[in-house]
Amino acid sequence: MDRVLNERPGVRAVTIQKVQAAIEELGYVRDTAAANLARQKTYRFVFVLPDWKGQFLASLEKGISEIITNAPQDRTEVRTIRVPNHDHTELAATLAGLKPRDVDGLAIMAKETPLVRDAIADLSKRGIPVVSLVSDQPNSDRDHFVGIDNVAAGRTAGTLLGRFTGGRHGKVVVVITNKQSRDMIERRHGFDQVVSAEYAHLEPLPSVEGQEDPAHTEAVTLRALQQNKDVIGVYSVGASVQAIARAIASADLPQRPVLIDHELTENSSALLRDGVIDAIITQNTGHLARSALRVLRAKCDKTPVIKSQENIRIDIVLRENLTSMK
Amino acid sequence: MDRVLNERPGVRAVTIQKVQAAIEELGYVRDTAAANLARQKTYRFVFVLPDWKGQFLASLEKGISEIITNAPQDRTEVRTIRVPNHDHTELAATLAGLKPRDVDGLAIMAKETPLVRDAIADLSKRGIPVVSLVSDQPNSDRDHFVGIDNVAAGRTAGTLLGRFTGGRHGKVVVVITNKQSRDMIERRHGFDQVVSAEYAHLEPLPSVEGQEDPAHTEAVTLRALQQNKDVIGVYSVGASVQAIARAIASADLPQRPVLIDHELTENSSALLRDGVIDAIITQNTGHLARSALRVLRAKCDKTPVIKSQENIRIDIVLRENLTSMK
DNA sequence: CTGAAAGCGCTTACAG
DNA sequence: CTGAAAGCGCTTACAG
Repeated sequence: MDRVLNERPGVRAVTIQKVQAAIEELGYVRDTAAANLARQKTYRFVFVLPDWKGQFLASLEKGISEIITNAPQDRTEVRTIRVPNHDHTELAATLAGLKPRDVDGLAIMAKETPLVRDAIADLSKRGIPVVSLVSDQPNSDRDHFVGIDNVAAGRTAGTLLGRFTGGRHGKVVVVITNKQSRDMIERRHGFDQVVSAEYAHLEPLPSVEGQEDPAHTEAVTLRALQQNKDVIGVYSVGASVQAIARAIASADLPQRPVLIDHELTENSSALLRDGVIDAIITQNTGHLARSALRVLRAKCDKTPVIKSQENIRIDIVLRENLTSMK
Repeated sequence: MDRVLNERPGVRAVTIQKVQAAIEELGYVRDTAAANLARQKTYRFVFVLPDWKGQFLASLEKGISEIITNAPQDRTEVRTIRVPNHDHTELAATLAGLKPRDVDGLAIMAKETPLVRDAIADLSKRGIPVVSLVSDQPNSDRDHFVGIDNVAAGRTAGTLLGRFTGGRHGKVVVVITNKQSRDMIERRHGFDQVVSAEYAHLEPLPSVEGQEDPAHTEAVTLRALQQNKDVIGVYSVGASVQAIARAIASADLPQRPVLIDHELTENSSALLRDGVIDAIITQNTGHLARSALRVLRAKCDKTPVIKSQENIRIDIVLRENLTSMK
């Protein structure tokens, strides 16, 4: 029976028929807890993340490790590797070093480049399931994407900025991390869609890049703020919002701009509480981690993933519902 | 060893000491999956909900049953009882009929009345864990509340309405289900707090009651709309938003009022998509159901509840992030 | 009061 | 190719 359930080779068609008929008739549902108990196998997953120091990644990493320590019965081990994000040869080398005998699955968050795409294809060929995390790799052989629809997230930001500026005309400074990250591109795109269609009073400026460097982020933001007299809004797509807040403070604008940010962290929630940030659009890092783990396990077990369960929500946080976000 | 772990009577202090020392030393973590497997016991929980026909309750009920069918290994059975909410003698009778030998735990959503409070005290005395659901019973003996901070939810509504009306002056019609439900009272309170402190351009009117009756809701809303010339916002605290939308449509106002609603349902999401509702503040019914079940199980097992895990978020839904909410 | 056996629903070698 | 035994980490009667 086990051989049929787990689709193992060496079973005659007749037997399969018989067993499956019985399964059907009895309404059998496999008890996965018991299965895991008996099967002594442990899943070994690897998470490859960029090496920036931001709190978002720290929180994601914490989310992963908490799940593991809280459920040791799940028999899954996770290794997190932080790889420089600007140099993809190192990333590619890391991925190439992952052997099927040591690794049962990979979750990766990285810019979308040919080198990474090829490395993922290779992994896939070696039979290792791969999920992209936070920022998708849609043109690769990844098995699944764990993260939000970033176009919709950008549209949400646009709507909030449009409504919070209440019809006043003015420019919007847009600060991104870098121009190759899929999540950044998609958010900016969604933002522009909604602003041009519905909030004609807003004039978004070309994105400035923070490059994961707070000092640099502050400098380019300040410059953008000073070069444009009538800025009424700032959209922080994914850069250090503390740096942006500093730039806004030192720009000494006639009126505080509406500031919309992504990713709820300790820093951003403090700024939200203080009224510097008006709204934060975020995704729950605990959900991201859990979903990645669940999907990876499903791929290993060749079990279907339940789409609705793996849907990550786009959360909107204002000062008023901040504490409910935990 | 089992007798020590489960704090059963009839174990000598010396033995307890020895076993606990060993546990400490080995860093033992109990495998609950294996424990559940061995212990053939099933948990029998009862959910008592109001008998209105709204989609929110339907979704909550569906959430409960889905969890049960999706995880038969968890060995928990749930019976949902819908009880008329206006007559609390029937409710009290239902609760009085719950015997410890048939029921391992109760989740209840009801108005806060002395009759209910006493019935909960009684249950508690009989050793049945009780959690209040959605609307709290803070002055009762309930073991836990599963739901959002409704004051904060009301504050969120107030902020959204304040910002979306963008400084224009006008009145706000507030429609509630009834004046005894704790959740309604708290939301209205939070709403008033924030509006009076931060959005002086808004003038909220006294609440009108919909009484869980769409026709009546439509009538009272329409009357409020017509008696006040300069309504620029409507706050739907918990009544049928379809009825409210109909009232707005037939009131033929010079300008569409900003409409803020609670609870994401099929009806309300359709109205959000169509631009009739501007924002919905909601709580995930799946989370509510899961949390109630987890807490009840924890109470049965005399296991601590992990506070952060049981925190229910106040979700804000705009047209732009609607699809991500599933 | 305590030890040791049987069994929960599964999987994994191991005979046949 | 298939059946039956042993064992995963626990709990529950049942002897002692």
